[in-house]
Amino acid sequence: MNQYTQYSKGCSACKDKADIFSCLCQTELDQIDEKRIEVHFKAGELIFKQGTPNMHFLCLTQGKVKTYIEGFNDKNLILSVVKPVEYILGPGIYADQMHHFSAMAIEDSVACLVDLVTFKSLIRNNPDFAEDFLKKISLQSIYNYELFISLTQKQMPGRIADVLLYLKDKVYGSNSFRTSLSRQDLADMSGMSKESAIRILREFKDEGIIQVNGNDFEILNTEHLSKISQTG
Amino acid sequence: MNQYTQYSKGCSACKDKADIFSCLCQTELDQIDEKRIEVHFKAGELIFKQGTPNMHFLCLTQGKVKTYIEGFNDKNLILSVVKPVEYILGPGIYADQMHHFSAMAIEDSVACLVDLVTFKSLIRNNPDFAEDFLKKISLQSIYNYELFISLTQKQMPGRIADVLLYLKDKVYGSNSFRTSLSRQDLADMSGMSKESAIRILREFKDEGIIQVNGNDFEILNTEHLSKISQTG
DNA sequence: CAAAGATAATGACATATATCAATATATCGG
DNA sequence: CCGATATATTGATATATGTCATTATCTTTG
Repeated sequence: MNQYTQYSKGCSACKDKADIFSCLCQTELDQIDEKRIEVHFKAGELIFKQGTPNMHFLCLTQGKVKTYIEGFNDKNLILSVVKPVEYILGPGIYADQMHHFSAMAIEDSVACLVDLVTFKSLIRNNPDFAEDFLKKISLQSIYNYELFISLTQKQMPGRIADVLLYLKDKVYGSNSFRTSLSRQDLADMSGMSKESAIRILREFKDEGIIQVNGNDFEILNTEHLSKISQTG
Repeated sequence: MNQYTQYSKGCSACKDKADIFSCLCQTELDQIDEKRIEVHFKAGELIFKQGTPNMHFLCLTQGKVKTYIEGFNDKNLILSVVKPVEYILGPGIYADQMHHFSAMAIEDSVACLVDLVTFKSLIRNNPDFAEDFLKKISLQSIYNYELFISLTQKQMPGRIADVLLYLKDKVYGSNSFRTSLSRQDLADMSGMSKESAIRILREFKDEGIIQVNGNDFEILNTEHLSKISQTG
C-alpha cells in the first residue's frame, strides 16, 4: 500500500465511500473514470485560484482543502474546509466558467479532475444525478445563510464558537482534533483579526470550555459553546 | 386595463418579458399555467416566512419584494430586492422543503405560485430548463459571495456604497429612483444600525456624491461611489 | 385639520474590535 | 543541534460602530 493505491481503484472505490456518485450507474462511472485526472497536492499548495477559468469538476479523495474568497487588503474569508470524499464545486460551472473562490490544500491531498463537458452531460442525461447535485448545492447554500448570520450578527465569541462547532461536527467529527489550520485561518473563518481569534480562544480555555495546546483542540463543554453561539 | 389584466394573459405573457421561461415549450407553459395560483399582496405583507414549509415555486409578476434572513435580536439581513419578472426561490426546494429566508412585499405586488411537483418534473424532463435553473442559482450564489465580502471586509461607507450601486444597477436601473425601502431596510442590507446608515447617507450627500430627499435618491457621482466601494 | 403614531435625523456616549509593537514559541533547513 | 524564519501570544492604544436619548419630520386617520 503506498500513496498511489487509491489511483488504481478508480471511481467505483469512491462510490462506496461517498453518496455523491450513488445515482450513477456503472457505465456512467466508467465514463468519468476514463476522463479522470488524479493530482497530488502538498500541504499549502494552491489547487485553483479565484479569477482563473473553471474548466474542471473537482473531487477530493484524500487530505483536506480550504476554500476561501480573496477579499480586500489581502484578507481572506474561508468558506469551507473540505474533506474526502466530497467535491469542490463553484458557481462558475453554470455561470461564467470562472472560479469565484480559491482552494488550497491544508494537508497533503489527492483530487480527481473531470472535464466539465463530461460532468454537464451527466447532469443533462441523468435526472437523478441532477437532483442530487441540486440538493448538494442547496445544502451548501443553506450553510452559507448560517454563515451570513454568524459573520454579520454575532460578536466574536459567538463567531469563534461557530467555527469550533463547525470543525467538530463537519470537518473532524470528534470533540478532540488536531487541525492543520493556523490561527490566521481560524480568524479568516470568523471574519476577525488573528489577534482577536487568539484572545477569544484563550478566554474559552480559561473558562474551561475548551482545551487548546498548539494545534490540538478539545471541546470540553459543547452545550456551553452552543449557548455562546446562540446568544451571539 | 385594471390590476387583473395580467391575470388573463397567463405564463405566455411572462415568457415575453423574462428569459426565465425561454426554455419551455408551449405545452410546458400550459402545464404551469394550469397549476398556477395568482396572489395579490399589499405593501408590507409577508409572502412567506422563514421556518415554514416551502411548497411552491414563486414568480413575481408585479411589484417589488425583499427577501431577508431573520437573525438574532430581531435583526434582519436583506438578501435581495426582487423585481418582475423574476422568481423567488430558496434552497429548501431541493433540500429540506423549508423556507430559509422570509419574503415581504415592499410595494403592492402580484406573484404566481406553482406547486413544486410540477416544477421539479419540468427540471427532470427538460435539461435546457434545468441548466437554465442551475445558471440562475449560480448567479445568485456569485452575488452572495460579493455580499460576503462587502459585509465582512468593508467599512460602513463601502457597504452603503454597495447598497446604492445595487439599487441603481439591479433594482431600479437608473441613477435616480424613489424607493419604498425604509432606512431600516437600507441598514438591514448593509449590516449596520439604522442610525449609522443615516449618518453615512448624510456624509455622501454633504460630499455631493448623492442627492437624497426622503425616499428619493439620485446618484450624482457613480465613479466616486464605485471608488468608495473598492477602497472598503 | 389635528392628534397620534411611525419613521427619520442628530448628538453624546459606550464598547467591541482592529491595529501596532513587543515578546515568546514553534518549525525548519543545513 | 542550532540559527533563522514563521507563527503565536500578549498588552497598550486607536477607532469604527452600536446604543441611548432627544428632537424633527412625515404619514395616517378620525
